[in-house]
Order: sequence, then structure tokens, then C-alpha cells
Amino acid sequence: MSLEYPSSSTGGGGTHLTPMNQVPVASDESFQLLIQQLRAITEETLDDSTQVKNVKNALSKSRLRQPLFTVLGEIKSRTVLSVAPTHEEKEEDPQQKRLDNMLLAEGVDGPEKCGTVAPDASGSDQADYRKRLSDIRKTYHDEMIKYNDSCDQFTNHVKNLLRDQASVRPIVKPEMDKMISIIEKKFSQIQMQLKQSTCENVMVLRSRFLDARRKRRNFSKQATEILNEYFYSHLANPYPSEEAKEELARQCQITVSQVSNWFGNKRIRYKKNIAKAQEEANMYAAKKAHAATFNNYTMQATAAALNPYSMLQAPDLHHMGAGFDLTGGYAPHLVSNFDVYKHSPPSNNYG
DNA sequence: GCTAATGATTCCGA
DNA sequence: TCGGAATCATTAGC
Repeated sequence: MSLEYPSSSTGGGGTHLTPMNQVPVASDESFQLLIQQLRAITEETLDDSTQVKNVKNALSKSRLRQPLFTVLGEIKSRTVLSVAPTHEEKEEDPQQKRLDNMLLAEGVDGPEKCGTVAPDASGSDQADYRKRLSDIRKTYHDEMIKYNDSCDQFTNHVKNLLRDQASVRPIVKPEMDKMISIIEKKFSQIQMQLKQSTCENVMVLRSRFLDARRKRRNFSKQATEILNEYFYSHLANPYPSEEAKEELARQCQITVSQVSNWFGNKRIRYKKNIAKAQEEANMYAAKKAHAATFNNYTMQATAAALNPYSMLQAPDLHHMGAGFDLTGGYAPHLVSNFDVYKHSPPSNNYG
């Protein structure tokens, strides 16, 4: 199937159009004129110039317009429009999927979540975080609405343009669909950029609130007491096992790594300032001794049943003759030597 | 505002 | 990978 256009230099003539059974063979002058008009109009700008208007009028009256457009439309459908969508077009972009998932998880897209930035963050921090997240969510939705409106507007504009052009050009439905799909794809790329920047904003917000250095909080008094108690009652070997750390973390409502940090800091600062640390150690030893004197066995058993950690500590003090005695006495010559266990601490007797 | 205390991080060595 | 040491960054007390 071929469609030859008459050459303007030779004056044309003799062109035969025989593509389809239903299309008449066009060899008369009116067809030549029609072809020439079509060629002329394709070189025109799309504004409503007089020439375009004239051609439109001429075309609309031509009885050959419909069959010619049918043929041209079919050629288009078989060539340009039949190009199969690429692999990328068919498959959902994993990056977009990731962004969608993140926005959904953070409550920016989909149903709003009353998310928290960190379980131990204060109420005001949580409120501040939620407010900022809500701002991001609002901006995202506003922008998304704008993009969708713009996309609809532009799509309608193009549709109208194509409908208008359909009077002078063979525009078939698949072509229109393809055009719309291209527009939607372009807008989807812009939306992706919006999603990307929204995700970045959420990550910045989270990191700002999660950055422990910026928002360092002292542990509660109770937590510090528990950690100090453990430290001074295990002064000969202040290296809690993983299980002990987990238990301390649970009791203090902090993380295991915070327990590790605390013990790391404690050991180093204890060694740096033994004099002061010994005072503190004596205080905790005295506390223990006092508790041991006034608590009867039943009370201890009850407490122990409720708190396995304290249950295990009592015998430990007896054993540790190394560092403590039950009268609150203290053996400084031994307690400062815990670094003999460095890198090979003996198994902890926490449990 | 200054300073000590304190929790976290980083670097390094074993 | 863990712990020591140094350091950073923030908090709390004055």
C-alpha cells in the first residue's frame, strides 16, 4: 500500500490511490486539489488564518475527505500508533512505587496517621512533629490537586485542539488516546518530582527529630538509679552481658545501645574520677545495706518475684566480697581494677 | 551566660 | 565486634 503525492515541480498527475476497496481511485483534479490543500495546511501554523479557514471549508465540503481520512487514519494506526508500548511504559516504575509506599507509610498520602517520631520523645515534640508532618501533607495534597487540575485542563485543551484539527487532518481515536496518555505520563513525571521532594522533606523532618544529639534527654532519675545500682554492685566486673543489658534496658525503658553507651561512659568517667566515683559507690552500697537490714525475707521474696533483677542482685553482693560487703563497706583496692577484664570480661552473673 | 554533667558519636586497637 | 578514649552536643543548675 502506498500513497504518492503529486510533485509540485512536475505538476504531478497520474497519482493512483488504491489502498482499500472502499476508497475510490482518485485520479481526477478534485483529488489533486484536495491533496494540495492538505499539504498546504500542514505547513500552516495552527492559528485561524484565512487560508486555513478556506481549506477547512473546502475540505468539509469535499466528498473525498472521509474516505481519504479513513485511509490516512489506517496508515497511521498501522505505523506510528501501532508501536507497542516499551517495557518501561508497561511496568510500574519501582522508584514511584517506593515513593508511594513511603508516603503511605508516613501518612502523607492516604489516610492520615497520628505518627510518632520516637517513642521516648516528649509530648510537645510529638505535637510539633505531627504539626510539621501535617503541613507537609497539606502542601503535598494542595500541589497534587493543582497538578491534577492542570493535567485535566491541558488534556481537555489538547482534546479540543485535536477535535478541531480532525476537520483538516486524519486524527483517529487511538491517536487521541496516545496523545492523552503522553500528557498524563508527563504530568505523572512532575508528580513524581513532587513525591520525591515530599519524601525528602519527611526524611529531613524525621532525622531532625530523631537526631539524638540535637534532642538529647537525660535519663529519668529512676533509670539512672537502676544503672548505677547495677554498676556499683558489679564494680569488679561492670560489663553487663547482652541479657543483662536487655533487662536493664527494659527496666529503664531505654534501648540496649543506650545501656551500652551508659556503661561505656560510666566506666571511663569512673576511672577518670575515682575519688568522686567512690563516694557515689559508697552511697549505693549503703543504700543496699540499708535495704538488706530492714527488709525481711518475705518482703525480699515478694520484691524478687516482682523484679527478677533485684532478686539476682542480693546473692551477688555476698559473693562479691570483691567490692562490697553488706554493711556498706567498700574495698577500693579492688573496685578500680575492673579493667583487668577488658576484652575478656568473665561471664556475667546477672542471671 | 557560664560551666559541669551527661548521652551520643567517632575513631582506634585488640 | 566490643570497649576505651576523645570529642561533640545538649541539658541542667547556678
